[in-house]
Amino acid sequence: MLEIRRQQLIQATLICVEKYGVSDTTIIQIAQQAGLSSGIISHYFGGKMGLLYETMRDLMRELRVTITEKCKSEPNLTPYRAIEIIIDCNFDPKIDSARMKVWLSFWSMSMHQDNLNRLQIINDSRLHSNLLFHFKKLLPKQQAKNAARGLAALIDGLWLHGSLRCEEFDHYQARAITKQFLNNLLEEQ
Amino acid sequence: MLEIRRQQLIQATLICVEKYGVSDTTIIQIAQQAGLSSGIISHYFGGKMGLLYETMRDLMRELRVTITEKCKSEPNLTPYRAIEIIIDCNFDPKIDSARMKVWLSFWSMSMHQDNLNRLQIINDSRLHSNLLFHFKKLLPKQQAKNAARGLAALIDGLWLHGSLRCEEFDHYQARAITKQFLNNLLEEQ
Amino acid sequence: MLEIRRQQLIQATLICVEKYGVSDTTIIQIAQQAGLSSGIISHYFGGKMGLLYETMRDLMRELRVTITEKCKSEPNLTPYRAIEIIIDCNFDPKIDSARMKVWLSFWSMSMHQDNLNRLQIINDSRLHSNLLFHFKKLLPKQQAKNAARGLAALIDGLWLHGSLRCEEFDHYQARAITKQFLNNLLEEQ
Amino acid sequence: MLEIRRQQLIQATLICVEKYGVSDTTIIQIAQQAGLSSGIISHYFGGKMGLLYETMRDLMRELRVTITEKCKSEPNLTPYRAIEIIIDCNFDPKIDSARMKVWLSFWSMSMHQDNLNRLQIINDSRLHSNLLFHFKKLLPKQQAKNAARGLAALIDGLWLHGSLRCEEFDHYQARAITKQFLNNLLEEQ
DNA sequence: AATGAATGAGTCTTCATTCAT
DNA sequence: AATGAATGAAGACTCATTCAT
Repeated sequence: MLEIRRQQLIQATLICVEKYGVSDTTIIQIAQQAGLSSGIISHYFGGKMGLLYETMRDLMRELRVTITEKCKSEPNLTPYRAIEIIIDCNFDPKIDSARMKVWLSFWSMSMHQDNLNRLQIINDSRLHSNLLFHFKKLLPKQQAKNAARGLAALIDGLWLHGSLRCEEFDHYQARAITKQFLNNLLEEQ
Repeated sequence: MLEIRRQQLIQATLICVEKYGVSDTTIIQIAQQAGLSSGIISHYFGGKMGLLYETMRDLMRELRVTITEKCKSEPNLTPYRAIEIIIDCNFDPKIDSARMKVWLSFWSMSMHQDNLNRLQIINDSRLHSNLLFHFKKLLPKQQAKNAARGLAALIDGLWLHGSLRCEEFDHYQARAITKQFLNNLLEEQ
Repeated sequence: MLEIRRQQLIQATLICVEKYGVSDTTIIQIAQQAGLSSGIISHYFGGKMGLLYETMRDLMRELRVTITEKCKSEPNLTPYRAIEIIIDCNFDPKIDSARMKVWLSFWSMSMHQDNLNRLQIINDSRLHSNLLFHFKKLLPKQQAKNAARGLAALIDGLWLHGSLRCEEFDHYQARAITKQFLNNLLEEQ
Repeated sequence: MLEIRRQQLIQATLICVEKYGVSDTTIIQIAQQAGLSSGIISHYFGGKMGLLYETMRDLMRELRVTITEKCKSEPNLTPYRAIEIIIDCNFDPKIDSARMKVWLSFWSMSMHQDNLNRLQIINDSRLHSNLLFHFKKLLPKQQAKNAARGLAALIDGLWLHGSLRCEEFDHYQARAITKQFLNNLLEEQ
């Protein structure tokens, strides 16, 4: 039961946060969206913050798992291909701008909520060290550092801008821009 | 009096939003920070949202003015130099990460607040068309478009990541990464 | 539960409005009077105005039902008797001056509150057309109109004056005055 | 100066109370309407309540003076004619329904404001004893009492109903109804 | 004599949390 | 395991009053 309810409520949270923003979402809205009662949230998550925390964790895990599995599925993985997979997964067409709106809502919240901040930093570090690991095989150390920092920033920056504009997010333009950034970095050599 | 109070309250808002985040900032906190009473906010700004709106506008104007003045001060302004100025001003050491935290708080809020959203889009468009204008003189149209989109994203993405990490933001690394991105784009040719 | 709470809160509203007047009554006073918390009012009535609206509706319904039932209980109802019942019910000794104070408070408020105004007009029209219906059987049309208008005014005017004076309202004098008015109108013929 | 300002502010109060109702009228609105500053009200009237009190007094005096002067202007004043004058002045076409709205606003307020209540009662008593004085010359004591009570109620009741309906108040119908009431009372004999 | 900037107490409203069932 | 009624603390906003000029 626990796992079913957890998933129901996390899904409902994603929908509500996308619609109303994280601080204008009430637990009653979430409960209604999930077709459950409001009391259930405290029961399973100890409170609103607990639910938000778990939702954010879920969001992060989802992307991480997608990347990990894609990497595992390719037997002869070059560093270049690994980075390419990270880019492709970040701009996977199944990630809609709704999802990104939620992400940014949490991002903003995590600036002032210690527990979310920790989560964010762990996730960010993991992505960063992952990128750095691959770049180090392709570039000198200092250049690799900048490359990792820049690529991560470019990806999130594109989403940031995309989630603001009302138009549909252009996943392919985003991929093109990011890969060009990547290629240029490597061709410098 | 009006202008003095406006500035006092906007400054206080910046400080509070940086400390507590935009939705955890109360008008009483802002008033106390400004050394004034809470009623004054409705008196001068018509309400909390009015103050937030004007604060965001102020933040945007500040950057815009800095860029414009710097450009005007250079007589023989090449397209390349113009873009460089935009980068330098965006990563001006006098912009601290506090300022950027505020920016992101507003960014997040503007996803669900129509008036802030309009403001954000106007500002975003202005920067984008400015960049595009310069890039078009240096690159073919499609490449110029991607370049403008990418550069704007990279700048904000670097701030996004910087405002999350607790460490001091490294303005010079940010400039270096962004300028390398710029140079690589132009050297492609 | 809903119906119990509704009645509790409407009763409490009547008591508070009688004591303090409609615009000096706070929802905290009402809640305390009802032995409940203030939040409950928004929960059941959507806000203070919703509660006032329903209270006024209740007040009107009460009188209307009393009249209707009394009329139904009399098999051979002449027009004269019907009018007499309306008078008697309006000055029923169980209507105390407290009740009338509330009525007037709402009356005054309804001059500037559209929703209350609509309610008032509907109620007023209903009484007026009811009276007119009966008078038309007893008098020529123009006289019937004046009679209906006059009788309704006399009834409310007597309450108006009664609710201001501190002394106990004299229901029997009011009835006497009104019935004399009625009889005189009919004897003119 | 005092008298000029007093009149300015009382006039402004009448206009605002008619527009917004007595409890939704702010002193700033009144001051603006009078083209003066808000501080002036405390200066001349000691506060909002002081201004409301004086405005109500003014309203009452106005009617009283009109009646008194009209009576004085007629040399051979019969009791019947005196009562007729009271009716005519109460339904003088120069009294618009706006004026009556204000009257009722004050009436309602005076149910819970002791100083206004005293004022109201004094005024009411004065009218009542005036009517009674004349009726006693035309009717036996008990009938005279009822007549005075009834006539006063009918007048205010007609205004009460008139101020609620949106249509223009029909002064002539009101006079007709009231005079018929009067004549019927006297013809009973 | 007159202003109007500033105050802050008082109100309504919202909403996460609790808890009896 | 689940509900949802009820709470009450906290926030935004209003506005009569004050007071320095």
